[in-house]
Amino acid sequence: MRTTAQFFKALSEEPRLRILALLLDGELCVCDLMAVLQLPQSTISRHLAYLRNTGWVKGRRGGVWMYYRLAEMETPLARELVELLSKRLPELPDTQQDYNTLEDFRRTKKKCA
Amino acid sequence: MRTTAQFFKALSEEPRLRILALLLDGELCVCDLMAVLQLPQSTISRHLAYLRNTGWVKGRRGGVWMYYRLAEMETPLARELVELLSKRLPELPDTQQDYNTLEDFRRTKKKCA
DNA sequence: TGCCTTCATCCGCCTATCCGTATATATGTA
DNA sequence: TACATATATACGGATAGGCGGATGAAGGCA
Repeated sequence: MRTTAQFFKALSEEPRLRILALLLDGELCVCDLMAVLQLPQSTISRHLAYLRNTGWVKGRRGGVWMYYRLAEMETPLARELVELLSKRLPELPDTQQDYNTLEDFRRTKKKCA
Repeated sequence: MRTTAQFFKALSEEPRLRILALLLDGELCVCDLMAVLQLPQSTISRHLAYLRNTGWVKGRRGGVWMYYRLAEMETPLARELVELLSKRLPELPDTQQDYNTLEDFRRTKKKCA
């Protein structure tokens, strides 16, 4: 039960929820997330570490970049929760705005190969 | 989004998650929860206040007692989350133990009319 | 090797929120 | 009214975890 609570705690901070909503759509690197969330790199990395430690995301190194994606969930509760988030988070205005920002960023490709 | 995060934060502490799991089954009063969680009355009341303020539960006064139950959720995400919890929390060993404790307490009816 | 970029971690500061004790409030009863 | 019970809240100490800036480590490239 402590584990379950810990698992939900990952969703209890706005930046982490935004990160997860973005990752629902697919793999992203840290600088993508920086561009969308407009937060310092250390803040993004710290939240990613939290999400990693609670089993929400997995990182993959690709050269200099770290690509993060949702992890494969291990319990029915977790799997169904991800399913629920996939269905409902994209409906939220804040999520949609983040999706748009990401799309813009990718189109203009300022940095971050 | 901040609201959504706040909403999940209610689930991020073990005592609150246990309270919610118990309330999935129906209305309970504070002293029922004290008996099951084995925590001081002020701690239980504080968590109930948190759950009230985040829209998870509603209280009803019945004489000296306050009866708490799950609130009717207002968003699809919240409704489906409750549905998910109803299905999956009772599977957890910790939840089952709390259910048993509650049943024992009710059978022996030490206090708490 | 030396330098640049990306990301992780360390640091100090600060707020939120935990906890339990003690106190206040509300209701019921004599 | 006086008292008992059930619950809520106020208080103070402890701690988790938020933040951003500085630093460290890893990979790519000249």
